[in-house]
Amino acid sequence: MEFKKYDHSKEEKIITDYWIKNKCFIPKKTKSNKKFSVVIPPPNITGKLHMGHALNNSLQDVLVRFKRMSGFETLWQPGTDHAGIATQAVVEKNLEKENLNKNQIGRDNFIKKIWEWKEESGGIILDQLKKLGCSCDWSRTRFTMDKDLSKAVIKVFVDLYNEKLIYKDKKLVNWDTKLQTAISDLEVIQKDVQSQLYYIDYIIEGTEDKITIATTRPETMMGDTAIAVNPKDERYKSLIGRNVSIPLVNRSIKIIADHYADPEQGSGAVKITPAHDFNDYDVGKRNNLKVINILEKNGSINKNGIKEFVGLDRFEARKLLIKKLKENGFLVKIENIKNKVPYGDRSNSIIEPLLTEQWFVDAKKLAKKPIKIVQEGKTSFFPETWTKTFFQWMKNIEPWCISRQIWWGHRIPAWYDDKNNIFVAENEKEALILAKKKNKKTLKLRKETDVLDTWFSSALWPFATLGWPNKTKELSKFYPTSVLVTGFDIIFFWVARMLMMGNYFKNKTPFNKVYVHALVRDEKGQKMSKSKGNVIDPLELINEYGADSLRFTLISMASPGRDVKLAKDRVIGNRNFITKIWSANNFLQLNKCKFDKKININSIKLSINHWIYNEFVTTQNLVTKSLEIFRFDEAAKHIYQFVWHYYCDWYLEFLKPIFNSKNKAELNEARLFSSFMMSNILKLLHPFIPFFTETVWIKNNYKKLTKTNLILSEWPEYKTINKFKKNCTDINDLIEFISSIRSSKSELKITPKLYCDVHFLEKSSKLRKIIQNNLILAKHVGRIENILKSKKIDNNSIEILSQNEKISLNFNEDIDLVSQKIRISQKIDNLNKQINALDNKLKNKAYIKNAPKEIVQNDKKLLKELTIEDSKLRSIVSSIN
RNA sequence: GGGCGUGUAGUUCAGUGGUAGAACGCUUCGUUGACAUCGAAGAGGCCAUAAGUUCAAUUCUUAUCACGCCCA
Repeated sequence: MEFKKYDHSKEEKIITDYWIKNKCFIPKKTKSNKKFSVVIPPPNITGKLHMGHALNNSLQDVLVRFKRMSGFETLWQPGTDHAGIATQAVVEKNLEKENLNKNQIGRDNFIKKIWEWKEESGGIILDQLKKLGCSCDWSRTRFTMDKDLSKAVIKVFVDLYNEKLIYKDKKLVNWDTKLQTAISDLEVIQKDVQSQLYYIDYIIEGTEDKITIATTRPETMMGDTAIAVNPKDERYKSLIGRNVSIPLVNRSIKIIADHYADPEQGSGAVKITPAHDFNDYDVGKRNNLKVINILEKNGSINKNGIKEFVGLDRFEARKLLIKKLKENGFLVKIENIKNKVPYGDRSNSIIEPLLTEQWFVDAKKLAKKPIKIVQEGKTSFFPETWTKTFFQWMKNIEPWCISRQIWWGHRIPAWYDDKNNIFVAENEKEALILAKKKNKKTLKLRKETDVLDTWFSSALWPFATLGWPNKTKELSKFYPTSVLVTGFDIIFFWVARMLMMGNYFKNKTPFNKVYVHALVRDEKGQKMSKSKGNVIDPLELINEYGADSLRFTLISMASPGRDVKLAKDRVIGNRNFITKIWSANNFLQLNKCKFDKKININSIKLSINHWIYNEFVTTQNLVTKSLEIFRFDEAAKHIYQFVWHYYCDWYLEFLKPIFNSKNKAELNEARLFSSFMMSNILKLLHPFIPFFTETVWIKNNYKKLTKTNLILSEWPEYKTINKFKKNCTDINDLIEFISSIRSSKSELKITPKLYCDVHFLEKSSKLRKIIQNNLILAKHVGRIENILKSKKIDNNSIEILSQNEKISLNFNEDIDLVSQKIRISQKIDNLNKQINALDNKLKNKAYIKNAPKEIVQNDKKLLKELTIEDSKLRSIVSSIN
């Protein structure tokens, strides 16, 4: 009979459709009434599946499938976020191709275009998640710009405004001159760059003296309103209060004393430009300085700058200014330095601090509850070390700038009257009522044009997706969610903010646990990036090796606190693992193995079945335990080890002689139980490699037998059976015995095929009984011809030790006994090193006194055994001559 | 500068206060009726360095060195 190869690309498609058609991903009530829920970190609608997604979602799916099988009513809530800036950029680019820009078509039309684009391309990543096998309840897919989610956003904004937790303020913000919007602190990346530090002379008025300052951004001189020196700096003490003239600008500014000036830095004197530097802004506030803004929103010099510079881009202006300073003798020197420069994470352009009016969330107040919640352990991080990172940020949190000067997003529900009074309300009608109340008359209102930061809506994700502010069934069932699985890079962006909003609006923490996974890197440990060209596309791997292979690889490499270094070889290795199971299953089919639902484990008789059963239960417990404590890597290793090295390497090998035997009862039991074990292996493996296991489940007719598909079957919770234990140790001894025969053959360069006779040289014999009890297994797998009592030693035989019993193996050909003698002698040497070490240890009185009794006992026992082994090996060596 | 993390086999990584493990790679042998995407047997480690605690340290503590990340 021939069996086809496993064709992942064909089967994965079939199985996905099958699961969705049968509504397997939709939560179902269970007997236990236990609930488990996870919200997906919503991928961006412009996104394509990358390795980070693949890891993140594989881990979630493992948990979800595991819990679903364990009798929990399970919801995995999927969806996407609208990614304000990124999405707008994509659609603007498309417009460019038609030689249009958004201003030409207007806000409403532009938004229409974005929706059109979203309908067409915004779901790609969700389809890719389906390819990965994610068992999200796709019927509940949400989008942050959906009507009901938008309703939640508006309500949250209005409520927070009314509670004075949201306010409008004129402040320095991070301004992206390319995108022409404010961004939050978190969206600014500080990059190390090679820069120049310019030393510039300012002339002290009424004298010939000058004071030298150092700056990396000389063009901001045009907005200088003071020079600061440290009050303790002796060099400058006498100058405090004097006026200096800004070179070329010729504006007069004061030298002030402020501790911000660091005597060690540069010349010790710093120019202060409150409109263009966060630190200077504070200095300005302390010293009542004027704030002169010299930049337009696109980064060019405005009319506050030197006349001939107006309209020049800031970097052009810098070049020109330096040239002029040099020509006029103000430039002292230029130093090459390394410093940090802020870049926008989306635009990759240099961020300018700019004085603008923006909306802010009072994050400091909102952070209080989450800090407490985490301190109390109501939300806990895994690995725990992230708690520190979380606190560090939360306790030093700054106001969160939530307004963005773009079009795509939730428009801020604020209206202005002609005197710029602000009315925040859920809709215009209510804003009008507020306005009327204030102004005692009806007037026209102007709606705020800014939209909200995308993360503002994402912060509501755990409850808004469940229907909030409506009181839905889902909300009461699945909130708080059980666990959030996420990358550490968005702890601040997302986790912290969800904790703020969830605890504020639901008065309950949004998730009990946060599992933080690491980055996926390339095999050399480098971050994957397009510019380096080391990006591995998960979809390519899925096409080539199957989603299951990729999943198993990522999952088994997800050790806590360590990056995943992904190499193709690992994926291939795990593909091989799947093939191995496929082939083992074919072997069962070939031997007509079929299990019966009414199987009575207690009545199983074959020792080999006892052994595999108890080994399985051990593995099952380890896998369950590991998954419960998020040790995905360990779980994967345990099941891999069991399937390959227990079930395939030994169990199936031991079954072969039984399949060929004429003992009907044994044959039937072997067929029944091997298949039963396979069904349980498929269960344990299902969360890791769902497509493959469900395919085999169906092909084996297990669905018919058990009346359930695998995804909804029950997680194995078997108990080890004590009366099986004797046979378990016997089989383990048998394995050891067979292994030592094989080793000996290999050492003697005897072909493994060759059969041998086994002579027992000692009376004992525990081992002998074991072999007698499992005779056909031992004979077949160990390739033993006869088992004899007689003592026969000649040129064809060697003596070996197994279970500390001396045995002679007799072959049909001459044996190189000299090499055998050398080998055993080496063994004796090693043994004696160990014996000596143990002996010394046991002679140490302090050790005997202080060490726990079991440890000492164990050592004594070990010493005894090793001594026996030693003497027997010595006798073997001496007999060789 | 502040904080966090990591140094264990050739590589990627588990692990433990008392015999150091896996996967991949490597070496030798093997196409025996599931599987060469395979099997069998093996080689390979002063567990980064130094000091301390302890009867006992790869494991705990401290310092040093190297690398990585986050925040200023």
